[in-house]
Formats: sequence, C-alpha cells, structure tokens
Amino acid sequence: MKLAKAYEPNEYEPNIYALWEKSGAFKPSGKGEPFSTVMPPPNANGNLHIGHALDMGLKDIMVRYKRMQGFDSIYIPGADHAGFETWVVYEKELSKKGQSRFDFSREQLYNQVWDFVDQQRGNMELQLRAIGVSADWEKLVFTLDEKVIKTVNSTFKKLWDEGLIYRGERIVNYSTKFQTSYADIEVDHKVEKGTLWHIAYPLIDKVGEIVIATTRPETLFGDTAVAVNPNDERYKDLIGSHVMLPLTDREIPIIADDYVDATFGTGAVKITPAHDPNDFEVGKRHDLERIQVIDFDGTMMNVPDEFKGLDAETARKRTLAALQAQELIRKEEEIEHTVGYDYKSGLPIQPLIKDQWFLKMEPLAKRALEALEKGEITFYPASRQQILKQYLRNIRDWNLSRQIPWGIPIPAFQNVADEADWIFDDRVDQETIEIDGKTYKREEDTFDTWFSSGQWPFITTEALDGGDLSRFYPTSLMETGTDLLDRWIARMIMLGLYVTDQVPFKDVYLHGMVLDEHSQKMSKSRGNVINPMDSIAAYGSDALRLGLIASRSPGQNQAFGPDRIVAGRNFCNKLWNIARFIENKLGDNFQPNEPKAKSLADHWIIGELKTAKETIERTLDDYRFAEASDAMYHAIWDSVADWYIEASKDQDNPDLLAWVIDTSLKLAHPFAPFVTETIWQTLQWHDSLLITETWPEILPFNDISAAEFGELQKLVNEARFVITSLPGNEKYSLLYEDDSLIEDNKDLIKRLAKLKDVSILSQPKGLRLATSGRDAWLDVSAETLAEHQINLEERLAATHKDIQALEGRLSNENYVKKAPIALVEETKKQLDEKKAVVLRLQHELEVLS
RNA sequence: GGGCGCUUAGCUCAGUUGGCUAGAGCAUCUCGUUUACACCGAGAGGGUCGGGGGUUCGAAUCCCUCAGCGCCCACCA
Repeated sequence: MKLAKAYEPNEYEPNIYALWEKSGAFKPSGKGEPFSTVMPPPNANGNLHIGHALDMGLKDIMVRYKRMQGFDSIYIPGADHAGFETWVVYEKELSKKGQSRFDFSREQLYNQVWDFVDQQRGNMELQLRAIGVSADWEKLVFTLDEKVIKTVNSTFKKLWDEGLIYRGERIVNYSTKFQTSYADIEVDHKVEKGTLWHIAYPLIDKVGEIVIATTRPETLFGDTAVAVNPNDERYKDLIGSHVMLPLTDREIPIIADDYVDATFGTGAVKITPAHDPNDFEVGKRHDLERIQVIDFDGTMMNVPDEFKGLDAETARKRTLAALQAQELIRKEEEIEHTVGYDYKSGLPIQPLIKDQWFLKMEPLAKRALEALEKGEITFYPASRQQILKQYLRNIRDWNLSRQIPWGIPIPAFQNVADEADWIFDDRVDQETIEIDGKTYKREEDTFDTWFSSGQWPFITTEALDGGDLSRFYPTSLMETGTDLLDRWIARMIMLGLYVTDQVPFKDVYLHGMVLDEHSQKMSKSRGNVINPMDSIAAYGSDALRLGLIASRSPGQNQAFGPDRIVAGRNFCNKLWNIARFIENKLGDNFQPNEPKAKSLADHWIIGELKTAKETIERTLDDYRFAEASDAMYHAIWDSVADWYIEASKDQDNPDLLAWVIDTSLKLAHPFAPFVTETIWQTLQWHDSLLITETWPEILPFNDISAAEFGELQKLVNEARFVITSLPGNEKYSLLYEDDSLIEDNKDLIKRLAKLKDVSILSQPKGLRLATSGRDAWLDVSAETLAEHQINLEERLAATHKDIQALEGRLSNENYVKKAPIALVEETKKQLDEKKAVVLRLQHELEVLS
C-alpha cells in the first residue's frame, strides 16, 4: 500500500478506532497482573472540554503501555448523571421554552431529563472515541444504572444502620437561585470589603441602648436575642434585661455567651438563629426562637409589610434607610470579611434552616487518615496528600440531600402520623407505602451526585458482587484534576474503606488545569476556549494528545496553545514519512527475517532505541508523562529519522530497518495511538494489531561499533559546523590520512556532511578538523584559510578555558577524594581530549602563519 | 489566620536520590529544494536558573532569609 505524502489523520482515525473496538482489543486479556483505571465519568450533559482530553489521554497512555507490557488491563468508561450540574443545564433548556420546574411533577421532570441526557450521552461517547480512549465500552457504567442505585442504596442503609446517617434541621448553604442546598465545599468563599454597621437597640428595662455590630442588617427582623461575652464588664449589668428590636414591636433578651468576642465590633452581637450557623448554635444553647425572614426563594418573609417580598439586597438598603430615619445607626466601619457565593450562579449563598440528611464524617475520615498515614496510597505529586490530610482532619458532616428531582432518590419514608419516624425503604417509585397499617410518605430529595461518584471504584469493578471485574479492585490508578481532591478523591477513599475495607486505588495522579496560551483560565466568556473536537478535526487526535502532555508536570496548571498541537501534528507527520521511506525502500513484497546488526549505524540505532525504551519505562512507571513522551519523540525524530534513515540510504539491511520501524511504532503507540496503528496496518509483514502487540524487545548490539558510529557523528558534526562558518556556499572535499573508520564510511560521511568527495591523501592539506580527533582535513583554499585564522583562535581560547576549568576541578583534592571514581575518570578523559584538541589547533595556526 | 505551589532562554514550560558544556516546543538569524518529510534538512544566537546568605569537592536541585505572583482551606458577627 502506498502512503500519501502527508499524514491526514481524519482519513484514518475513525476506521482505526472501529478496528480496535471490533477486534475486542479494549477488553482485558485475562492474563497477567491486573492493571485498571476508571474514567472519571464525564458529565452526560454536554460536550467534552480540553481538560477531559488531558484527563482521558493520560489514563489511556498508561492503559496502552500496560496492555503492551502484558498486564491484564482495563480502562472502565463511565458517564455521570451529574445531578445538580445537569439540572442547571436542563433548567436553562426549560426556561428557553418558557417553562419551569414547577410546571411538572417529579416523575415528569425525571423522565424529561433522562431523555435529554440520553441524547447527550451518545454524543459524549463519540467524542471519547475521537480522543482515542481504549476503554472497554461493554463495561460502561452510567451513574443511574440499576446496579449503581442498588449499591448506593445499600451503602446508605449500612451507614443508616450503623448510626452514621442523621436527619435534622441545620443551617445549610442554600442556593436561592437553584433552590437547593449545597455541601460546604461547593460554596465559593471570597474575601471582600464590606461594611460593619453599628446599630443601636434601645433598652426597655433601663434607660439607654446597646449597640450591636452587623454586616447583615436585613436579618435584624429574625433576631431573637442580643449576645455579649459573660466576662465583658461593659455589658455585665445588662445581661438578662431586654431590648426593643428596632423597626418592630418585639422585645428580645440580652444573653451571655462565650461565643461572643468582646474585642470585635462593639462586643455585642445580634443573634439570628435562622440565618447564621453560629447564631443557630447560640440559639440552641439558649433555647431561642428561630424566625426565618428570608424565604427559600431569596425574598423577605415574616417582616413588616413594607419589606415583604423584597430580595435580600434591596431589603438591606431599605432596612438601613429605616434605621437611619430613626437615627439608630451609630457608626459604619469598613471591614474585610468572607462572603459565601453560589459557585454556579455567582449569587450569595443564603444560610437557611432546612431539614436535611447528613452523614457523620468523622469516623470515615479517621480511617482514611489512618490508611494515608500507612502509605497505602501514593500521590503524584506527593504534596497533595498533605492537603488531603488537612481536609480530612477538619472535616464536617456532609449534607447529602439535594432538592432537585434529577438524581438518585433518597430511599427513605416518613410516617405521616409521626414526623420523627423515618424508615429506610427503597420502593421510591411509590409516593406512599403502607407498613403495619401505618402510612409512610416518600422523601422527595435526591442524593448529592458525589455520594454515588464517591463509590465509583467499587461500583464499576463490581467489587461487592464478586463480578468478573472484581479482580481489578482496588484499582491501580486514579487520575483526575487537582480540583477534585476533596470532593471526589477524599470521598472515594472514605467510602471505599467503609464499604470494602480496602483503599479504592493504589496510586493517585492529579493533573493541573489546562490554561490558555497566556496562562489565563479558559472560559466561554473570555472566548479563549480550545475545543478538543475542533483541534482533532484540524490536527488529529494524536497531535492533541502529544501537545497536551508535552512539558506538563503533575498538579501544575499549565498554559496550552496551538503551537504545541502543531508540534504534535508535525511529529505524526515525521513518523508517517519515516514509514513512507522504509516502505519504499523495502518494497511491496518484503517479509522480514531475523534482524541482525551489521553496520555501525545498525549497532548504534539499537543502542539508541534501548536507551529510549528504558527511559520511557522508568518515567512512565513514575507517571512522568512529559519526560516519557519527550524521550520517545527525540529517539524517533533525532536518532531514527535524522541519522539512521540517512545512514540507511547508503546501506542495505532491510530486516533491521523493519525492526527499527516496528520498535519505533511500539514505543510511540501509547502517546500517538492512531498514527502508529495506521502505519502498522500498512506494513505488509503484519497481520496483527499494534494496540495488542507486545512491548518491544531490544536486539543485541555491540557497544564498540555503536560508539564508532558516535565518532563518525562527531566528525560529520564538525565538518558541518566548519563548513557553515566558512564564507560562501562552496562544497568541500574531506581528505583523510590512514583512517579506516573514514575509509569504510566514505559514502555515509559524504552524504551526511554534504561533501564534494571523501578521499585519502598522503600529505595534510587545507583545514584540519581538530575537535573530532581524527586525521581529517577539508580542502579549503589558502585565502579562505587566512580568513579562518580568527575562528581557530577563538576556538583555541575557548578550549583553553575548558581546560582551565577541568584542571581546577582535578587539582581540588577533595573532589578527587570524594566524588565518585567514574566521575573523576570522566573528567580526566575530557581533559586529555581537550589537550589533544589544543595541540591540533595550535598546529593548524602554525601552518597558517 | 493556616496550608500548598510558582519565580529557569523572547514566550510557554521541563529538569525526582545534588555531578559532564542547564533542556524542549514555539519564536529569531544564516544556509539549503540531496526524491521520506518545507507539517522539511543543516547550522547559529539567546539563560549570573527571582535577590541575598548557608551546607557541600560540587547547588536550578538541600537549608535559611527577603521580594513578587498564584491557589486551596478557615463560621469571627
């Protein structure tokens, strides 16, 4: 088969992927040590972004590498219903149609979203194929699959039975925009400048007032006390007396509580148990009433008529105006404080009281910490483990319930006759159930998405049922973005240990964010988003993968631009053209025999590929993707293409040439799967798939012959350097004196250094190639030589400097005594070489003068 | 307030037990169409590795310190 002049990835990629998939290459072999990784299920609500391409690409490199190395390997794909995230997307769709969630029943909504997601999922899976993930599609798990729900429910029941689940009224982070509560880690905390208003509350029992300080005056209507520190001398006498709550006719007490910091503000705090977590706790201690004044939709309630229905921000302005009118504002102070924002809408989060399901985290976190202390999981980069530990040490209970219909229903029912009586039952398709003559009503909330995602490794590997994938649990590698350390990694470790008594994975690799080429975050609003599908269409899937992993280190955010993709594309084309040359050279009917090194170049290239192979193994085993890819890239481009292919034009060893292309393709395959497989399929001596080929074996070679080729390279390099530094574009001949290495490789040297000729002579003549250490000259004319004198002097000076440095090192007694012997020997050898160069240069200068 | 990270060539970044002349991609300059490739080849220039100090025979790499930048966590109203 004749290959086109340039590699056109789009012509081949879809067919190659179909070939792999059809052949069953993605399935585990069932032989060898297991290697497994699970896909962080992409949200089934839209398109993949560039981060996915990196995420999926890194894992795919490992899976392909391990597969070729003979591991029983699997990459388990997934799709996430992404409860809240999808819900937000779907609500937008609804509002486009002029509809809202309130127009439908829970079942209707669930079904509508299901259809929406089903459609999106197909699209997403196509995109994953375009990225080239070698995932076992038959094992795909969707987070709303029957088996997922079953496992999630049984985990919930276990937690419930063991007293780790509780339901209660708590202050929760509430999004008034999306009308659901959030987990603590879903709140964006921002430090901002704000105003601390000092407001006078008139005393009732006594003459005077007490001044409280607050940043949220609009919640004043929900105040049920004023608190001071019990040891605060200023207010000691006032404890137990009452104040009149401004703008109302309500009397509230002044109480003492240690929570109050006497040094902050005025030392007196308004207590609003329904709208502040601290006040909530104070309220519990003092048995205070909770008055909700901000409704779940974010508008004011239980307030005087003129404030009713206002949004919180407007209510704040009006409240301040009303207080101003009554001359109750004593002071305005600028302060820095943190404000919680809805990570999705950007609006402030309202702390509101709601009955919610909570998971006690402390016992789970404790086990996770123990496992981390024991080193049961290795982190890349290691520093992230510290951050995780810190998170686990300060963990708070997890609010599991979300007030959205899209998700796994919480399997709980409430006795209609007894509000406090909740039971576990998974018959969530029924609104009410009867048990022992009692009627129970279904919980309407769904689980936080991360509750199911947190069980992902043992769900996808069917570890609990002993399914045929259970040999892959615990999984080998968990690879995801640094941003998911707490919300996903931590929870998988905790729930994994809780449910399976094992850590869910051995290694965790975290990648940083893909930023745009100016290190700015990619975002639609900035318009700097690189769409992976567009890149693939323009440059090919391999180019994108190569570009993404180049120069990237774990946990580090890194800029990424078209330059890197282009470089990847160019590499693929280089590989393509190496193949074109070789196929052309070998002919259509070639069938290789046992490859064997014959020429110096043969020995040398085997050595180069050996080094590359070992470097790739060493780095990849340590997840140093960029270094591995770099080693592969330069072995193929610099060694195979620039030297070996050139050398092959003057020699004939087809068996070895075939071995070189085969080995190159194998080494490159994890990094550039499509182009390597495409080429493999065109090589007529293969009837296999590269994807399931074995990792290359290196042929025996002779070190000395390889080193001799290195000598030739040195000579060629010097000739090239000297020729380009000479004026004009003349061609020169190389003359040599009794040198069998040159004699035997005349044609090669002539070709590589672009010489007119290479010939033996009896008398030295022209310009000597001094640094290569051989008896070789270029036939440079006397006039040119005179001009060249300066060049020689410069080189002599530079060499002298090198000698000085080397001698300095060797004259240091401690260096000779303490440095490794090999290093000292190397230094000595270098010194000798440099000295020889000086002699030759000096000789040249003498001849010239 | 705690924790983590970054500062290396014009740009974006690698550099893992401290050891040859500190690397890559892109960009720049010179030359070149020799049939694998101009998505190319040959060559070159460009860095006091943020500043200062220390440990060491030897530091981009380890320690201290200063400066600048970024991220995460934290209920002080």
